[in-house]
Amino acid sequence: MLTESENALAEAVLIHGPISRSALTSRLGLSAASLTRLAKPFLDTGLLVELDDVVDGSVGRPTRPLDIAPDRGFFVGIKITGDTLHAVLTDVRAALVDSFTRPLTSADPSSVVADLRAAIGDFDGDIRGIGVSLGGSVDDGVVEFAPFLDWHDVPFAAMLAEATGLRVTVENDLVALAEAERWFGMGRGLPGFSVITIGEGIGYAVVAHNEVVRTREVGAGLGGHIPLAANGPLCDRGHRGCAQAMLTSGSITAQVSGALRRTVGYDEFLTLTAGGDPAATAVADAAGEALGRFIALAANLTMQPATVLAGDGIGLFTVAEPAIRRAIATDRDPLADPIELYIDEPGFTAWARGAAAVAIQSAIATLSFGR
Amino acid sequence: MLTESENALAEAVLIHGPISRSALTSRLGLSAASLTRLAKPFLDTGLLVELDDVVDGSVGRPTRPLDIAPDRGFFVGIKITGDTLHAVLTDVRAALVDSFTRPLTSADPSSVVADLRAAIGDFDGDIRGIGVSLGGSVDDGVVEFAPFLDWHDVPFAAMLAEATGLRVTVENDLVALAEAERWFGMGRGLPGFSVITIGEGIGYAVVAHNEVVRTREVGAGLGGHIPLAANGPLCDRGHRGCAQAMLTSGSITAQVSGALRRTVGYDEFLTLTAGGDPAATAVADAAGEALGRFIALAANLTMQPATVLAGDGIGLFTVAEPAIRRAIATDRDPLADPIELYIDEPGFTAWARGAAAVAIQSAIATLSFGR
DNA sequence: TGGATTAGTTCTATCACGAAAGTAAATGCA
DNA sequence: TGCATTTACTTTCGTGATAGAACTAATCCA
Repeated sequence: MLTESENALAEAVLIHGPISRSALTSRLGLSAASLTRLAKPFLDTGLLVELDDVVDGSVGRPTRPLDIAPDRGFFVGIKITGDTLHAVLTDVRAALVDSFTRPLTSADPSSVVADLRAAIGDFDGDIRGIGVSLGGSVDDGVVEFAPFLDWHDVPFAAMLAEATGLRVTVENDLVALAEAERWFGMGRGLPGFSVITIGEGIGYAVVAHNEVVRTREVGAGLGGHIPLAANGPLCDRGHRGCAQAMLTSGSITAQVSGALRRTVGYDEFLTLTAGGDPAATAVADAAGEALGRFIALAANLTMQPATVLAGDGIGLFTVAEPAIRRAIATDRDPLADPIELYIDEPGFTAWARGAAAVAIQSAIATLSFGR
Repeated sequence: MLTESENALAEAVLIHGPISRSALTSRLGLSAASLTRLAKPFLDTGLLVELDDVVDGSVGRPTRPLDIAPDRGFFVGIKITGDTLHAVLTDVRAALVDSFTRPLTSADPSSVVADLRAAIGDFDGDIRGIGVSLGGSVDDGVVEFAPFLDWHDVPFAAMLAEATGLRVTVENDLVALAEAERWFGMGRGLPGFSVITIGEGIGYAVVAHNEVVRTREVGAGLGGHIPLAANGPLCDRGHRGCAQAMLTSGSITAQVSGALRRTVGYDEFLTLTAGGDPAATAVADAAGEALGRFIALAANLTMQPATVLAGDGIGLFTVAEPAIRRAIATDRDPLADPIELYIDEPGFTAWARGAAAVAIQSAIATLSFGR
């Protein structure tokens, strides 16, 4: 295990590297002498490397930045839904190397272990750790409850670790996504922000004081039923105009399909809206307004002006940005800091990268120098 | 200055005392040996005292609890509004000893300093520090902007410290209130909660990871215009059914006065509602529904199930509790943890105690043992 | 070419911490 | 009653993290 300062150093270099020792003194609140001392064992074991001197034209000795060694193996991140696994292979900074999606044989835990083991075996490279994320509540590697898989108290991390012989970290999908944004994504360097995902479902997470808020609520999938539009459609629980009803891809395609009297998928909805189809545009504008209101509410109530949007459905942002911005402007106090909006990539990779990110965090925290 | 551990010990005893060394080991994550060492200088200087042994009937040596010495002086907390000062004298745990309210001569900073100096002089006792809270943004004792006083970049802490010769802490009123709830109030021991105040205005603050969220937003008075009712009245900025329009005492009394065609004050509104007056009850129910929605939104979006209500207007809670609870039930996911609602006392003392609390925090953090 | 400036290292004193062993004061059982 | 047991706290001491001070290194600049 690392000391607190060693851990802070490894984390800072991983997130902000390449970075010089002198820049790290102010970031970590340590003396230059301590940085020399702390960096040494990392350089000896090869986890960190010194890059060439950087001469920036200013007076004084050039800096010799530290960085994470590029060849320290790979990490696997796997997001499990009810019937599918999305897997990515990443480097130590959670950058994508390889990825694929395949169906689960069944939702039975040991069957899922077998599917995941096979998936991991299909990646090439020196794998240092596995992260798994799923919708549900997770405590210390045990899946307490996962509604889409119908799991209760499944010690999944231990099961997969035994099957693969690798370090396994299991985490709630939204916590993992928020951790990935905080360390490697749009939220890097921000002390706090909120994360909103739209797609088949609605996801929500909060970071404050440089930490992801982990209450039992995260696993319960809150945020999905926040009321956003007074006249919107009903969701399956009878809420009018809630986030589920306004923003899930299923609800949006149902509205467009109903208006056009034929089945329209989400991609076609985006194409129709971009092409100016009136029915699709009306739905997109209503959804955009709801999303803008959601963003503004989250920023106002978390007091964090930064918001990260992610999920399969964020193609909506491209076709409804004016409506989104308009709703934000309406619901956001003009005296408040303007909302900083970060848009992640669509698709499943963001989710699986989240899983890889928690595996990387876990690997960093448990590093040792052979002591 | 104290070391981090010394500070944590003083804080833990202040908040949770009387508390034994052995109970502190788990709370602070330190060894018993360290607690002996850390407590010694506090006992020597008299800030902490040892109470008599507590024999609880269980096996083993009885505990010898530590507590804050009861005679370590008093603190003054003053909340300034646009034209009034509310002052309290408290003990070191922010418990009320004395209080009064008086008008400000003018909003001019030096005039306010003179008024506050006179007010402080009217308290009896050994005053160890002064806390001042006001609506606006404050940075390190400098009031950057206070709309009700029309102050810009006023170094108020330094001015009052010079005039009184005492340690002065100046803080935003909602941050101060949240700090008071966190250390001495309803939020004691909770890692996170939200604070909603209703009265002449609407206030909002958030605590997460055991810290008050301090962004520039707090000073700007957000939360006031959150949309809460689709069909409510308009606020002065044209938002229909926002928190201002639904919950401020001015808006509530205006609605009741309009319905009854005579001027009705807030206290009479409460009396009328308690007596079953239909017009007043309708307004109270609408306000209660809005407040319940506000509470549920805050809990959902901050992911903190605990909520503290405070402010002059919380008499509304007594007369509209069913409507509030109904709205919470509607907007809160049944799978989420139930919302824990804490109601503070009405009146200005909660605000002024907040100011005293930040003065106490500042005094604890800067204690020394004569080193 | 040498002074100024900034980056980083080495040496060393300090001090916070916990492990281990010891003391204190209760309960509980014979 | 007395002794074992349990829990609370203290004392002693070694370990290790830290920063200050003095140093070296590498650049810019006059």
